[in-house]
Amino acid sequence: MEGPHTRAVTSYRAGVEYNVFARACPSRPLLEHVTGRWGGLTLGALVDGPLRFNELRRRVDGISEKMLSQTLQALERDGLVHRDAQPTTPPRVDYSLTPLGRETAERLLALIHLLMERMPEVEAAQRAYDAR
Amino acid sequence: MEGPHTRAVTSYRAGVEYNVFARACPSRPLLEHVTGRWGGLTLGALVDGPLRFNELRRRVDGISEKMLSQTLQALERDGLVHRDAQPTTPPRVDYSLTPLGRETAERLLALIHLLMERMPEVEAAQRAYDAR
DNA sequence: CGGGATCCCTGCCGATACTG
DNA sequence: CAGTATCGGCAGGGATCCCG
Repeated sequence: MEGPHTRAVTSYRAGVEYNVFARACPSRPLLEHVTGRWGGLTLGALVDGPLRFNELRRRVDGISEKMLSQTLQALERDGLVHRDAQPTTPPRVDYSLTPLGRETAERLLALIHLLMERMPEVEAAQRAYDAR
Repeated sequence: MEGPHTRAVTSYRAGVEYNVFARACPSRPLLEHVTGRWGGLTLGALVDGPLRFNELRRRVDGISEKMLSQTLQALERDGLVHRDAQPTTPPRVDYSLTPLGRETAERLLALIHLLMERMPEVEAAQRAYDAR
């Protein structure tokens, strides 16, 4: 665990060093919420502004009601998503990003954008690998 | 599917629009390799320089031989990791990042670094959520 | 519309054993 | 050392039903 970059993924708090590479690091669950199968896409879908439950569901193609619900709950608990429920009939619930959620989504989109741009390069690498 | 940010996660190639939010987008598997449970940590571990199989295994705490092997194969096929095998006895294999792998790892570390820094904020949000 | 509860199954992943 | 092969569990997640 040395070098300038690995130091960049550790941080001190109350005298305890947190290290993402360690199995027991408390940031692991958060990282999994953000980078998990649906977390990133859900955050990304909210970057353009608040959305309601079923709007979100249509944007994130392929997600089930249950998984969207679970994903949103986890992200809300982590303080990345704000949930605004109005007790009307029919109920109306708006989901939006918190400031931290927005910063997270932006870095995530920077990653996604890079991968999208380089897909031709990736597909070429895959063909070369498979040809062997 | 509108707005400046969603446009940022689509790209054109050969007249076809790729959209990460779509279930069938060919970049989904790539995204899952990179942001999956072990992909990101493996890429992150290689940022400081080449590592051998068991060095990598010790760095990425908790990964099994099987998962490290599978993860490296997927990342190699995607063109993010370079594998250099020397046919000596005992065998020596070095893993390193390709240029694209390095760019990817840097954006990933930017995300991880943000989350690490803000862990106190996240933990406070979790306590507030659980208190309800 | 916005979810919660339940059922069920797939496939992810860990453990173990073996090879060159 | 650097892996591959095989087995099995159990939990992630999809489908469905239901309610306010």
